[in-house]
Amino acid sequence: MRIATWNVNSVNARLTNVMEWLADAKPDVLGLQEIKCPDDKFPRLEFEAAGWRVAVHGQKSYNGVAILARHPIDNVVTELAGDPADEQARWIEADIAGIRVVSLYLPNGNPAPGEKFTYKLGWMRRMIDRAQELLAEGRPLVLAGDYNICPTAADVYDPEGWKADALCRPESRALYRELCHLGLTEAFRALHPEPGRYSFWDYQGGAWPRGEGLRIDHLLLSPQAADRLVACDIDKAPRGKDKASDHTPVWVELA
Amino acid sequence: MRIATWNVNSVNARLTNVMEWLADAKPDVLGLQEIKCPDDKFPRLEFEAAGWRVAVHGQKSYNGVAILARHPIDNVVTELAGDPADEQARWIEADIAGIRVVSLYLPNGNPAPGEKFTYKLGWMRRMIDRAQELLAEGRPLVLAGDYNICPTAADVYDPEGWKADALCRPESRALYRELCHLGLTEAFRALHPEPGRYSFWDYQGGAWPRGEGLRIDHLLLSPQAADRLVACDIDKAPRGKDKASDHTPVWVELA
DNA sequence: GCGGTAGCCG
DNA sequence: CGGCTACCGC
Repeated sequence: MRIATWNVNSVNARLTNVMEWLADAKPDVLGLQEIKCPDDKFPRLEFEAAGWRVAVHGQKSYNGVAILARHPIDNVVTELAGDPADEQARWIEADIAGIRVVSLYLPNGNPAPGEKFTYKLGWMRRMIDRAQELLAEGRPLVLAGDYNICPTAADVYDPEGWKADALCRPESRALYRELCHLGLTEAFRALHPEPGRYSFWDYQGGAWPRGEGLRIDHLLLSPQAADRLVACDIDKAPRGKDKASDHTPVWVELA
Repeated sequence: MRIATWNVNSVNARLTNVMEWLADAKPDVLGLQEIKCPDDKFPRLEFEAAGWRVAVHGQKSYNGVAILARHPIDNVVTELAGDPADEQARWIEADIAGIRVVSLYLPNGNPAPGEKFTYKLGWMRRMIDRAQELLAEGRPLVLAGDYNICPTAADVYDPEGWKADALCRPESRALYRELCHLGLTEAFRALHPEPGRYSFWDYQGGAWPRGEGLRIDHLLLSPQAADRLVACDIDKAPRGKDKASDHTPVWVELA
């Protein structure tokens, strides 16, 4: 069972790249983030024609998450509880082949401090609450997405330069650790101790050719999922293609 | 000596298509219209690297004309006399291999009647004056460009539907005939009596797949050029390519 | 830099 | 519909 996550930075602009990657990498599930379209503009028919089940929580222009799966998708939840005023489409959960899968797009939070950083921290607090509920169910759970957090200095090409950024600030990292300490295992780091492995390279300033990346896309596993973890990796190939997203897919293999 | 004209609808958006057509069709001269960029944004180096001499009269966002040539380009004139207040870049003339070549972008004139239609008719009056001067020189002259005029009903897919349009109105056609009657030969019609041959198909409403076109791109020849006319045609191929301009090239072969 | 948006234009 | 101008977000 292979579950992947990819911030595609517009699913419509990236449709060819996503289709190619699905055909090559053959995941069972792909969580998408930043689809940047409302539900009715999501290329559902194209994915369904290629054999994918689709669950979408879209929004015009910004944000938007979705799940593609080879297996049926059940019990879809498209809101992160805790703030009825929150209009941003950043969360979708569903049951797929006995696993609770979440595709999430955690707020960026810049500039920090500020209103957006406050929103980020509040959103993380709500996520912690929801993760606790889901963990209490005792089932396999995979929280996959763009966390907009570099967990440690090993996940940033220039830790000094980035230490004031909302992706690296101690408040962000502390809440991320609090989340993990609920009993979640971050799959990539559990299997790969080496620093300098990234999942995002900014479009600006030639970050990709310079190798200046960040590791902000993660898969967090409940104990019942972590017990089945056999592999996890970052597939850098899509970032080097034409018309690439600024993020590249990360995937886990569960036995 | 092959001289062509092409409204490219942004030379930068069309660079690949233009380069391909130059390599395939091998004209000696190409007049471009609607380059939609100021001189310093014109892809001069790319054309020069491919062996082309370049003369440009650009403008930000709208209009803009240019001439590419295999031979040296001399005595460039970039204004159409008669209205010092006219800021629109629609005219460029130059000597190339003994021929006076003009690349022109005649105003569209819609909606008619109105300010824009008045500007169109005034511009045509100025063009007639300049053509008379150039004809008086007694040299080969080629006035190539987007005339935004369908000379007759044979040049419109739906003459009834278009009769009130600035491209077909009697005032536009009368001034066009006045221009021709100075002693200019419209090359395509001189060699091709058949109706239904077009050089433009609107992006909107699927005009290209429906075959709903207009013939508005013309090459007018002085007697000294017309005497050398051996062929003229419309090359529809570029209109069918990916990222096509809404116009397609028209060319003449002079002995 | 590269996505999205809107309005202007032909 | 597909260029352009702009701005917004990351």
